[in-house]
Amino acid sequence: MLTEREKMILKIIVNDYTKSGVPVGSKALSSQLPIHVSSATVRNEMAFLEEIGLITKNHSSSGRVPSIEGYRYYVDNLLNPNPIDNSDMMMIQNSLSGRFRQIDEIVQQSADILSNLTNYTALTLKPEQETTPILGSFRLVPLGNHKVMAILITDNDEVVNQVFHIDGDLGGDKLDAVVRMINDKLAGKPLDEVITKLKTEIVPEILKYVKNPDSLVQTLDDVLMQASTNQFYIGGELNLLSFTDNNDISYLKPIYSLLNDTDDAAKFIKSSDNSISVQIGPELSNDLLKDYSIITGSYDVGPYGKGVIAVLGPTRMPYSRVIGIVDGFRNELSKKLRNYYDKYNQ
Amino acid sequence: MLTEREKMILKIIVNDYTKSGVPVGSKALSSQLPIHVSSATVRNEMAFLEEIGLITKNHSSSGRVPSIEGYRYYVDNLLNPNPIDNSDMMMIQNSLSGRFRQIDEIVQQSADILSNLTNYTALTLKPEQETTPILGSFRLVPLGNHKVMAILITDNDEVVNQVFHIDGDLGGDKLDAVVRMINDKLAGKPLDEVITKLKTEIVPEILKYVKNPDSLVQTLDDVLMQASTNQFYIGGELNLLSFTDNNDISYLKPIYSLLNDTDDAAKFIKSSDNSISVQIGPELSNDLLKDYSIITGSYDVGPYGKGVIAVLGPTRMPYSRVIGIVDGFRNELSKKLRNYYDKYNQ
DNA sequence: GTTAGCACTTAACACAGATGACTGCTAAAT
DNA sequence: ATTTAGCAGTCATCTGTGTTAAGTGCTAAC
Repeated sequence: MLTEREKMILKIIVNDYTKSGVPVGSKALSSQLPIHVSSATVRNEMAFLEEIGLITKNHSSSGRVPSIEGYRYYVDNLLNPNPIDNSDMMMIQNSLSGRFRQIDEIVQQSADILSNLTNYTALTLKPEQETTPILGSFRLVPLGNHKVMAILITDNDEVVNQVFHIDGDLGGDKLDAVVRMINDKLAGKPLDEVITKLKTEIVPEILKYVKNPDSLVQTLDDVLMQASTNQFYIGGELNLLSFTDNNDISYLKPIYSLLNDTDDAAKFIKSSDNSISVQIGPELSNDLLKDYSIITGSYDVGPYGKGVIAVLGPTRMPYSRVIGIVDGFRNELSKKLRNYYDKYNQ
Repeated sequence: MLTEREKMILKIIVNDYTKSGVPVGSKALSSQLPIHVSSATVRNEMAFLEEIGLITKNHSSSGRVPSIEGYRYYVDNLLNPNPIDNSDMMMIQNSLSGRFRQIDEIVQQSADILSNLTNYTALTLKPEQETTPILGSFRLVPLGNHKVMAILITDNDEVVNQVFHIDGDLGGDKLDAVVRMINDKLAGKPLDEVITKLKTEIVPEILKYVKNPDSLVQTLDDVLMQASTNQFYIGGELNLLSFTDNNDISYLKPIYSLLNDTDDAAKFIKSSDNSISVQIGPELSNDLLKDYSIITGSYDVGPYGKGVIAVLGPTRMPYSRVIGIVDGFRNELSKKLRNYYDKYNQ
């Protein structure tokens, strides 16, 4: 347990360092303390904080820098989140007030706004129910010229479609029969179950109607996969440049591909509980991200599930400011999406 | 008109400089010349080449560097394109041999391959006919729960779709009536004409069937716009980093947004004639690109139109190598796409 | 027309102090 | 038992200087 004065000192070190990026020394620190103590006293305290591992220094005569443990302590105990700026809030509301054609557009746009506000990289994940989505229905729409569009609708109102080509002539009535068969067998079932049943139960049935079902089956599989993997979006990828010390492309490329891999990236931002969570450097269990922190916040769209927004920045980021922004944003986004769903889905 | 020796010297300067990035001096140059002359002679020739503006130097005692005019002369008169590497060709054929769901995927993948081969940034444009595409037909598919999908099919087999929401209850028969009306009036007409007629002729008609047609009309407009703007793809955006001297983010950001603006970027790569064209630095009529060159090559898919592939690199890029790659690639891509169309559209 | 030779220019590099912002420690003051 | 002043020591950063190497232009001889 730290004394009040030690806490104050740690807090100032983190605040200063995240703002300026310059290691903070005893003299500058003592002048910022609300109580009057000499720099020598501060030095003694700093020696103690270093001993218990909350701060370190780069070389023997440099100022102090928070360690990972120091950031953690700060985030858990010392930080009071700045409420979001009024102008930032205006900007959010403004950007979210346009006409959107689908949920995806809102979530994607959110990533862009969030990265603009923070000047970091932002990740956003669509709302999802806790349980796997359920197949609403399938459609097959003949488009002429051997083309058919497969459409899949889930119970949480996601629509996925894909066009495929079919050999030979396939009348609309035959397609209808296939659709009826599939819906009879699969509608109302969770998607993961549908995926497995597709191969075991459906393929043999399809063979009764269609001679060469490869492209049809492959398409069904594609849309199912698409509907059941969680879509997420990135905004401000370029900002990585500005806060990565090592401006070397060979260092950045793997990070970019990490971010662009749906499964990998979702892992980092999914584990968020109900509100805001902060993961710092090595806590992220990926060596590439050891100098980065991720702040995630979940947003709640009631019966339509929960989504996640996240900011990826350097470990030395102004946590209270960013947390304030993420918190303000997730509330606003919840509101916006509830509205959106309510408007169209009752 | 340059003498043969002057041409040789200019050629070596360009070759050397594009390879090494280091200004080339008289001594190194003389040792590379096939005829034996001393460095002093080379210096005299270089002074002349500088006088007529084909080369410059960075400071009074540095080696020579090609000027924009020098590159232009080289590209027009001196360059003999390297035929594409066998291994590169293998890599292209390999990457294009997978299963693709649509043309767009192939064109997108092409941008990635091309950027990998060159280590520069690649842009690709879908094949397009010379004339504006013609509206094949419209569909409106009710998906239940107030959702309707609008589908547009053009004569060059492009399919565009979008889901929208509709207030109140709209029976399938009413939708069918709207669709029939639209197709009667507009099918077979070029898209630009369709776009203007939509507002003048169609909206009043729609009002007969639908009370609140806003979202429907807006959606029709959206899909029409989407079908008539040329889609293009970018590969290897990150590579910009590695060949931009000024590694400053404030310098790169506008270039990225330039590239991501469909209209702007398409302008640079569309003007290509039948084969390969090279645009160097200031010739690109955009100050942001004054240190870059673009090599475009068009590919031909017979009756389905022509597309463009392009490589964006630094003005000092190894033109003969890149031109060889672009040329090899466009041939391969033509073949692949002809196959693709033939297979599905007869 | 070509070449050798020479004086001159410049970027790049390395090295040596000087500077300044720190720290840790000690001994005196509170 | 804290707190403080004072001081020696450390280290990154900056500045100035000399050196090197590559390259040029010019001139006079070939």
